Amino acid sequence: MRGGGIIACFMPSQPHPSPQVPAAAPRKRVKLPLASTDLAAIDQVDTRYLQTLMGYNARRAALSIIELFLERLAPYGLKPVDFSVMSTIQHNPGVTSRQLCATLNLLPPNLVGLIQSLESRGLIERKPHPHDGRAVGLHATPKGHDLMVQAEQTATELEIEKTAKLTPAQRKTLLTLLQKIYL
Amino acid sequence: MRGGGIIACFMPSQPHPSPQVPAAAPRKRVKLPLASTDLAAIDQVDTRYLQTLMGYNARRAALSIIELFLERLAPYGLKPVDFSVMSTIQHNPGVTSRQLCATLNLLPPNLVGLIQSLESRGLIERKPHPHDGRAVGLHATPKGHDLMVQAEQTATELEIEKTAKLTPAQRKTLLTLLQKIYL
DNA sequence: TATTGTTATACTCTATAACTATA
DNA sequence: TATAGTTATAGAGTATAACAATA
Repeated sequence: MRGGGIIACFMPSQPHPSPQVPAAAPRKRVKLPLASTDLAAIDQVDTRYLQTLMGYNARRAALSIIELFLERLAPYGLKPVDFSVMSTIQHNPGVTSRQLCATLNLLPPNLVGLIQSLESRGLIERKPHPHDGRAVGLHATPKGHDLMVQAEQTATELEIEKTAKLTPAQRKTLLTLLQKIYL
Repeated sequence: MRGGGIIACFMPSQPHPSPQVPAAAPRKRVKLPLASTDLAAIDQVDTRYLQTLMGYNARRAALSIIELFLERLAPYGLKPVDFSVMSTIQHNPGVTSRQLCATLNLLPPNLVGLIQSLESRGLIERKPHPHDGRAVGLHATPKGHDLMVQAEQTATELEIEKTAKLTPAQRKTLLTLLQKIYL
């Protein structure tokens, strides 16, 4: 099988204070003095092991951003997948469904409805492919183009907000290091 | 509403070569010389804009790791959520469902079946909470403990494999920077 | 024969409302 | 009244098989 989108997750969490992660993290678990049996109450939950996992941290960070993304992009009627597809079409006029699937790791059946929706909203047009009768080239309409100019700006702004604790240099480093994992 | 798990995504993609991201990325889009109309074929899909988004990169990296995680942890019968829950119970004996939900950002109704499954597999035990009759403390059984020792080692190994292009220092930097986003 | 796009469908994950029992 | 845990269920996301049209 081709690798479609994977959903499973390490689970993100709610907003925490912001401990600056000292060299030696303080013991977080507190046991009440009870009998010898392991019947105790947990005060703070210790997640230090999970925090050593890149998958856990990457997902938590991604979901933290996506949470705000959903909120800010809702006025455009775009969820992350719609946004990624529209953006890719915008920057690659004439791109085919097959290419979108390969690039964004979507499965063809799942892209069909998405494309139809974008088309019925007048955001994209389907034109015949120059030299492949099977394929269809996707193009952003002027309306779709204008929407994406706004949407991309909103997305970029939101991301800068979410990465406010990072210096520009750290932000660039982070992007580069993440790409070393998946590219 | 409380913030439950968020699924929406920027969509990951298939394994790519590994361009070392030069200072000025080369133009990737190629248009065939056709009429003045925008009817052209795309050779390489340009994803440079999406790659400037932290959410996109973080999610792509996370899914790249999770893909291998699913494969390697399948023998243990653990998916990422199960793993996170078991690991948190393992490191926090007596933790309650409510605490798990808050920590891992799960919604209570979705945790119920998961806990029941782990219990029926003999991996965890439910004991009365020391001073709250409503709550139930969760504890790993010896069987669950042993399973998680193995599972965590497998997970750690897999992660090292997936981050092989990073130096240990870069890996640590990446973890720290990601935590600056979601903590 | 292989590929593009599509249909139909099953499966998993996530979210919402409402209930119980304890506090 | 508020909280921990539960039930039932709806909704979104993802995956698989099979088909028609074109290469």
